[in-house]
Amino acid sequence: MPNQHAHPADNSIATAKAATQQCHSSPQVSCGDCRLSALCLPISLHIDDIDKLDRIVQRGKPLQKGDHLYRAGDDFHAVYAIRSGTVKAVHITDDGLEQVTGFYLPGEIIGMDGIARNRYSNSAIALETASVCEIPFARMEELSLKMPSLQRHFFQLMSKEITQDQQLITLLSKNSAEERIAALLLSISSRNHQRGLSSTHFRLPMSRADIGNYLGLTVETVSRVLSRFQKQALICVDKREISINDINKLRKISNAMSPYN
Amino acid sequence: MPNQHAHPADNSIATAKAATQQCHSSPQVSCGDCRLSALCLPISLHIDDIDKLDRIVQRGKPLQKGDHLYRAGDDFHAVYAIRSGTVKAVHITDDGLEQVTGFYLPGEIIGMDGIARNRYSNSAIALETASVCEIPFARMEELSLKMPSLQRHFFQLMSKEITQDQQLITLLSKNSAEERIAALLLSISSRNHQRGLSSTHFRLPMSRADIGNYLGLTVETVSRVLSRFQKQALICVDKREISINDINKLRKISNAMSPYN
DNA sequence: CGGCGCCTTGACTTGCATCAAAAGTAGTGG
DNA sequence: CCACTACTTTTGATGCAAGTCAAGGCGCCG
Repeated sequence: MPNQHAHPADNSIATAKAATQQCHSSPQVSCGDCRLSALCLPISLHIDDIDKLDRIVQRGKPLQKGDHLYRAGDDFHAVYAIRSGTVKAVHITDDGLEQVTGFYLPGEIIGMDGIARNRYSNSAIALETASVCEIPFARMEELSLKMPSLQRHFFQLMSKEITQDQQLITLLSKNSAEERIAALLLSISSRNHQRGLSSTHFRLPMSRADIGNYLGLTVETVSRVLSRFQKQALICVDKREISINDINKLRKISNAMSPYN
Repeated sequence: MPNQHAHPADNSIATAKAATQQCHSSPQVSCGDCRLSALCLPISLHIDDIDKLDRIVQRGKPLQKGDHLYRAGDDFHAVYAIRSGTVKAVHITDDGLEQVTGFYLPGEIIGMDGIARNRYSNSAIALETASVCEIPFARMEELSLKMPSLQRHFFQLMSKEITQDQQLITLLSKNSAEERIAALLLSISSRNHQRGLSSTHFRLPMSRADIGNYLGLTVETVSRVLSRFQKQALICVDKREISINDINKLRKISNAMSPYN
């Protein structure tokens, strides 16, 4: 059993120092104009409705690497759409270990675990400079009562989170180290692709330790498997830069996780 | 890596043969009078609202052991409240293996994975004679637009499913066989307790194979661990009957999964 | 009675964790 | 710009928990 203790960079929530140099979209852009709206908004939303939604969203909260977006146990009041950068969700176990339960890329929504108990059950930590849009949940709920497509969208987002978690469960309980890592690489690849980025060349936003933690493996195993993949010429690894050379073979190895996400 | 192939008892959806002999609550009882309403309904629901909800719920669908409630890939149209008996949710992987992603006891809701893609991503299979209430989702959605507390309740149910899945993820990726099995026993114990049943003596509704599948272990390991627990006088095992003798030591072993559920 | 699931137990194997050490990278400050 | 510290990643050697293979027991039903 891995034994990776938590050493959170204990900075508190980001000050208003700008993260804009890395942020492609201006922090002022409205939901209607956001490049990512196709991912985080219901497609069917009428233009007037987008305006209404726009008015409740707090745009452009900047985070530095290691900053907490929220902490497990904090009162729940909002979910967050990632605008740029990457955020990880970690569950803290009773005995103080961290379990990474997900990585959230631009266009994805984090924080829905908090709804059940009105308090976040995970902590969310930026893996790199990031900015997020805060969506106050109470106001979102109200708005949902008037906008059926928004309500439906939220139900769908949450359901998607459930199916993703269940895929991870399957991965953890049935698959070998190689299969897990292949699946993660493919997942990142296809999520990049969805946002119009390269699906074959990208930079991993997370450390080997985070990958291992997420996949239930040790750092050493992650490193060894990546080396092995490289030796087989499936991928090229240069620190955190990854090039996928033989995506089909990688798919065959992973043997899991559906083509989308 | 375990390699448990699927041999589903391939009966189709239950015919109207009564399951009532095992079903404590009469199939005709309304939501307002149901013993389980505290578990599956929002507490704050006004009596008139319960009536409205009551009108859309299809009560008492009976299932025999091995029957499918729905199958992965079926069009999604409803979620189901378990009324009596036990149902498992299984995810079928690309290579045809089953992964059990949850066990659903009376008062719990199954089927929310289907919302995301408008099609069930899991199959639901009765582990014993069971009856369920069907909640047509489209009508539930409509009703939610008029009843804020119902909308909220559904958000909470889904969020709860998310946090539970994340606990399972943690269990699978960080815990030993003994820890996993202790956690499952405690989970069942406390869910029984919530419904007013004994928390120390109960019958496991699922086979060793299902337990192993759910927890990412082989049948042999499940059996060995249960024997070991019995030798240490933590529990008594007689086939599927379980008595918990030392719940505190069991908690110390499990080292995970919060006291509730 | 005989056959079929389900469960248990034992002997052996193996994939990944653990332990250890060193090389590579990044950040800080003199 | 280099020296110093601290972290991340890689690689190797070794051990163990859980998987695999195999055999036998128990309960159930036709």
